[in-house]
Amino acid sequence: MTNSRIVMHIDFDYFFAQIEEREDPSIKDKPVVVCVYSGRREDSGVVSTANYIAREYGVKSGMPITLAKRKLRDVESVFLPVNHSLYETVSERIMNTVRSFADQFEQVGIDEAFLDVTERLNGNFEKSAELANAVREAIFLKEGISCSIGIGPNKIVAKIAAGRKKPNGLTIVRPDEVQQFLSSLSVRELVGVGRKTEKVLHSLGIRTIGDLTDYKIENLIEALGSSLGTFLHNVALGIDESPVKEKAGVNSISRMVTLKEDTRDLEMIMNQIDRLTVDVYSSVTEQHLDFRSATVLVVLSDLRMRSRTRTFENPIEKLEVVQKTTRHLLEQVLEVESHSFRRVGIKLSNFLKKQGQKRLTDFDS
DNA sequence: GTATGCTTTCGGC
DNA sequence: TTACGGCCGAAAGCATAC
Repeated sequence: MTNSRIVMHIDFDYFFAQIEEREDPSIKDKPVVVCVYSGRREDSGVVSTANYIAREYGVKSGMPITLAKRKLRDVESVFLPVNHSLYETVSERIMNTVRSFADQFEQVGIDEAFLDVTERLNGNFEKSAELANAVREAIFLKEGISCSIGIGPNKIVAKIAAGRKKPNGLTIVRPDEVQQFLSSLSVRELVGVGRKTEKVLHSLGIRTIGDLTDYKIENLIEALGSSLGTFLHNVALGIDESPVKEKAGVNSISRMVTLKEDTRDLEMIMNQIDRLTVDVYSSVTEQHLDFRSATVLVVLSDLRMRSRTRTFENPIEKLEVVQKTTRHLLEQVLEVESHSFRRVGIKLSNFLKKQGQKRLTDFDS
């Protein structure tokens, strides 16, 4: 018995493609590639997910559909368009099953979740494998979907563990194994370490999480600031106190489309922007959210991305105000950018916090 | 100088 | 040889407040 938490991370295997296999089992022994078709021309678009047979041929998420077809040209394979509403429905049902196994539950995206199971295991790590297998069995019996599970004393370790053995894997990292487990991993594996932070760490001779343990916390803070420096120092020691907690709600809602062809024609683009604005505005309104910010997103002909945001002091209420704002933001992007536009999108964000939440501006100087 | 929040870009799925 | 979505939160960079 220890006083350590027991945290589980669940990751549904090749989720979209696995659901398609379940819908039509006759495709299971072939490569299955789930695609987002942009509609621009036949086969333009990218791969969303592929099953493991397709992955053996080098097919990966984010790859152009045409390239995936080339890799699979010699083998009978199945290309399907994404059916997002189906995946949402299945995800919701699985999440409800998973939630019933947790003291605390936190969904991450459509196919991942954290469970704090400390209490129901009385803090006994040795019983965690049994519980993990019970969860996997419940999901498989109810929904026919396999998943991979990682277990550790905190979220960071559980998440990394879940990625070690896939598909249908289980990886348990006991408290006394944490530092050994983390030490050889790249610092890049950690949430909080992006490209720039990785570069700073490399300049200090730090490449792995193990390398971090040789560094004094003061030096990490000096190089990276107190927040990130303290975080990394703790992680290297296997410490992560972030709780498993249901998220309050989304931070933003956005819609994006690929234009029929690259263009800088204001009216042509405005047409799409207006449609997207109505669409995203109704979605936000249906969810009874108040928002203060509107953003225009643009992908240029060379696939670089640009955006412009306007934030109001008070919630935006009228659709006409959003439309006027997004039109203006679009004109701004057109002005500063000479390339033509390939895709455009709208994002609404800065949702108002519900009453009773701690105020962010409580100074005591 | 450091903390905080906003804007823009990056990157995972 | 090229090829190329849609959504989200995280990361990075900057401005401002203390």
